[in-house]
Amino acid sequence: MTVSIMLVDDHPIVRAGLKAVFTSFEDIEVIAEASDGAEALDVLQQVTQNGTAPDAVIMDLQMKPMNGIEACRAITQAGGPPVLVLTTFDTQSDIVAAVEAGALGYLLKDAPPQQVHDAVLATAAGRRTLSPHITEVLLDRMRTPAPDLSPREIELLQALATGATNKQLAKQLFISEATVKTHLVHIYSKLGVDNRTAAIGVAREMRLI
Amino acid sequence: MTVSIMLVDDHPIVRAGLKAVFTSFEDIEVIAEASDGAEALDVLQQVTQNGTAPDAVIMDLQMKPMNGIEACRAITQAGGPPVLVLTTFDTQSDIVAAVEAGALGYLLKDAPPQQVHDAVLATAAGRRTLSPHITEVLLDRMRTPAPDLSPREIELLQALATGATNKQLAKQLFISEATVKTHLVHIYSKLGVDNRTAAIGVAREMRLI
DNA sequence: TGCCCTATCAACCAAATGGTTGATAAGAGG
DNA sequence: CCTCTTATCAACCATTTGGTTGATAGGGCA
Repeated sequence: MTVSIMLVDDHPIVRAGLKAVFTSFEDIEVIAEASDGAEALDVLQQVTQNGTAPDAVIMDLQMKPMNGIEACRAITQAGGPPVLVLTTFDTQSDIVAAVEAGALGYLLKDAPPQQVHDAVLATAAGRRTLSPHITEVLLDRMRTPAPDLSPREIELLQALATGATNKQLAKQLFISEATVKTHLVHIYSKLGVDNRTAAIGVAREMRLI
Repeated sequence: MTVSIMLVDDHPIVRAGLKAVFTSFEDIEVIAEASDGAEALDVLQQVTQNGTAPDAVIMDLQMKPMNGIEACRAITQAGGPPVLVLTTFDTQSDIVAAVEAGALGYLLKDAPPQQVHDAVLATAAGRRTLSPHITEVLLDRMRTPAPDLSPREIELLQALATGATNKQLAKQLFISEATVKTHLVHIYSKLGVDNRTAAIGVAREMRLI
């Protein structure tokens, strides 16, 4: 019995690569494709109405106009097939966002074909698959407590990233310089850094801004 | 007559995809593969000694331990086959670095198969190929009064973006704090800003880092 | 040869930033 | 009711950063 899947990736080359890999294994069949999240939802609805819904969806993250996270959330909430995220990005925020959006598995694109094959079968069967590296990142996150910045702190961080001085931040946010400094101290301690530049770097990496 | 090429990419899936694409066109044949720059140089030397040197090399950039830029430079300087860079990254610094390293063409991985095919033939024939988007980025760079930072200044900027203090920058770059400050002042004036945070913002926007 | 650019370092001063303590007030939650 | 979080502000001090001036040295170019 073969497993039928749908590919969602904005790179034709990657889609061709996955198809080539699956063809060589012979127990996985690609029955649908899409090049972004919105198209994925359309196509999925069509094939589902035809009675040929895929057993799993392989989803990239970085796509325009609708990215993989949003598409994954939509599919999962609609009770669609299980989603295996296959991407190049391994930042904490990407991984966590994908898991929270309901992704069943998360694999990196540098994975060897055999591993991709196994992960697809696992996903179709409803089993979770996280590559070792991904698992490590998730454990790291649990070890270190969540960033959990307040809305006001995020606002300040956004303005901070534009290169504003404390005085300018005070004006922009209609507060005193003293308050700006207080917020900054809180942000630093929450992000585990000790200056504004590092804060921006960490915030960017965590996709907080 | 078929064109013979070598693939250098750390993702097995992408290599499979490229092979699948070229198989369908039938006038391009993949005769060698490597998964990073160092391996690429090894393999290239082997096949060249066998008298079966490829007509072109397709090279990814982000690879460990030796990246595509260094490999490209080595191949070009040794009078090897022409290199077509095929990558996901479109920052000014990547593009300029690749061109300076002697790459004949620069294509993004989201290019349609036909475009990849044409670019490979062009590269093998010694013609330059830049995808429209890449050309635009290069023109942008020429249009805007060239930030024109020195290599050392770029290096410093990269380290700066991680949130390092002047003292840490000095250690990382093996120079004194005084020198760090001198570089920073130059960077600020070239980018038209007056503090490190703004410098990073502008540099990011200009895709210098 | 002389000039400019890059890269390096030093000393000095003013301004910005970071760190601390302490305070007020509103709202959420046990 | 009490506590915690968030948001606001003040004063103080140490450290960092920014700005300036000046100096040395090598490479490239006219």
